[in-house]
Amino acid sequence: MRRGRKLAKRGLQEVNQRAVKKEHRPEIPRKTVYRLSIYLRCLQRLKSNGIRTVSSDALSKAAGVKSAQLRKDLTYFGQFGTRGLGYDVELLAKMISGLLGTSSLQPVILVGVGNLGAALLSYRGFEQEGFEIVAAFDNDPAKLKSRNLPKTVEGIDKLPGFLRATPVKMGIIAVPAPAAQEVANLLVANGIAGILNFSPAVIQVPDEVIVNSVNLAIELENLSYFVRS
Amino acid sequence: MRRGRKLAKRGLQEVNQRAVKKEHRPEIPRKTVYRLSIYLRCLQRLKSNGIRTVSSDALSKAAGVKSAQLRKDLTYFGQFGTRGLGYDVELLAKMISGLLGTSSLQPVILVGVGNLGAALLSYRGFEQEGFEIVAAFDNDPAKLKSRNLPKTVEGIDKLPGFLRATPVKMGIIAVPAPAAQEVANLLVANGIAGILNFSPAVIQVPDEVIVNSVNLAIELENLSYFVRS
DNA sequence: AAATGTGAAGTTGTTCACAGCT
DNA sequence: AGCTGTGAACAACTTCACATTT
Repeated sequence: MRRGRKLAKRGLQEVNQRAVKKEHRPEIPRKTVYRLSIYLRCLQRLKSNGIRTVSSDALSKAAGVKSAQLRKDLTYFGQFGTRGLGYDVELLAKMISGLLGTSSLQPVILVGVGNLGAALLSYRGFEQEGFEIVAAFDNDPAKLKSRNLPKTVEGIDKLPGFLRATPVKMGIIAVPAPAAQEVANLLVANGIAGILNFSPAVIQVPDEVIVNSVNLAIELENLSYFVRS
Repeated sequence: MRRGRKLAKRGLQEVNQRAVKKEHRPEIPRKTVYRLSIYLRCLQRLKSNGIRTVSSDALSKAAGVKSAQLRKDLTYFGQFGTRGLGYDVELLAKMISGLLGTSSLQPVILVGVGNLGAALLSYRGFEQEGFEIVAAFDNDPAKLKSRNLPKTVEGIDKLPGFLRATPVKMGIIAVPAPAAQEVANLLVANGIAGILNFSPAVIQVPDEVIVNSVNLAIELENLSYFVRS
């Protein structure tokens, strides 16, 4: 069975799925794409230290992987190294951020402005990494006037109108579990193609939509299991 | 090479490692342990709906996995089902939370009380799921008086003393990248065995310490890659 | 009849080891 | 001499399919 179409929810649940085959894009293991982000961060650090060239061995050590894996990861996308020499730091960084789509600022919307959502709104890290939360929605925008948030928060009913005016592809769900599926449906109905789900719910979406889930409790439970002696 | 000792940083980087072999505990795939958490949540929902018995088929659908996988995951730990009938919801939930160590409230400490750290402190979700942040540390506890946090925040210099008095096994790192490694060293030196790392840095720890990393920017970058058409 | 538990087969992901370039 | 790129070997994980139990 030549999979690739199959795909739906990604994240904790199904970590080993492969990417939906897009027209001209090869089928890349999901983990490879994750590691690309790590390589990019290491490269940025090297660059800011004035280092211009790096071997797969050195870079892989910084990233915490084996050198063969780094090389294999990169060759999914082409050949970027020079034998005997290594990789050009700046060039490789450019190519990775191009692939990841972070060479330009990416707009994202946020739904659910409770503790976690509010923190995400205030989080400076995003813009630094190429993402901007361009709008936030909650079912009770009034109660939010009080907190001093950097962005205004709209009622969830404003979401469809907003997305019609401003096409955005990615959305963050930070609502309580019982509301998560409903919000996901709303996002998908309004053209969102990728969802970052912070709710503890497993959400169902059409195959062509991608969900990454981050569940804090699960991460702690996982630690808890391995920590016990 | 009979691995199992090998292990160190877990999380995005090395998702496919196996558990350190503990005395009487079998070697369980890491992903299985993640799924256990998901099963547990589904079971809790079933239980609160008054359902007493569930088949692997029904439970696996709720969890978003194949039924064979659910059964295989469970049999790493024993036989809990009744052929022809299925699993007892309450019993299975008890056994999983026992395994995960969440049948009793687990203490956790937090280092770094910026935007994200403050949100984690205020996050009610944790206690609900069996974890309690028993202490929070920052290198500038003064500036935090202003925010109304549910817990007091101590200077980072108080950390060793605290851990000597109150042994805690798990710690959350929510400091900026440049400080992450230093904080990790401090935690490890003071007996922390499992670290949940929210900083964007790759941190190095001894083999016997476990690190799970959650990196928001990486999750978004990953979505970004798959969303592009 | 229904549903588990599990060997065996299949699939995906990682590492080795070396040919081949610079 | 050094380091990349990669086929082949290996290891881990998933799924199938069915014997087994209630």
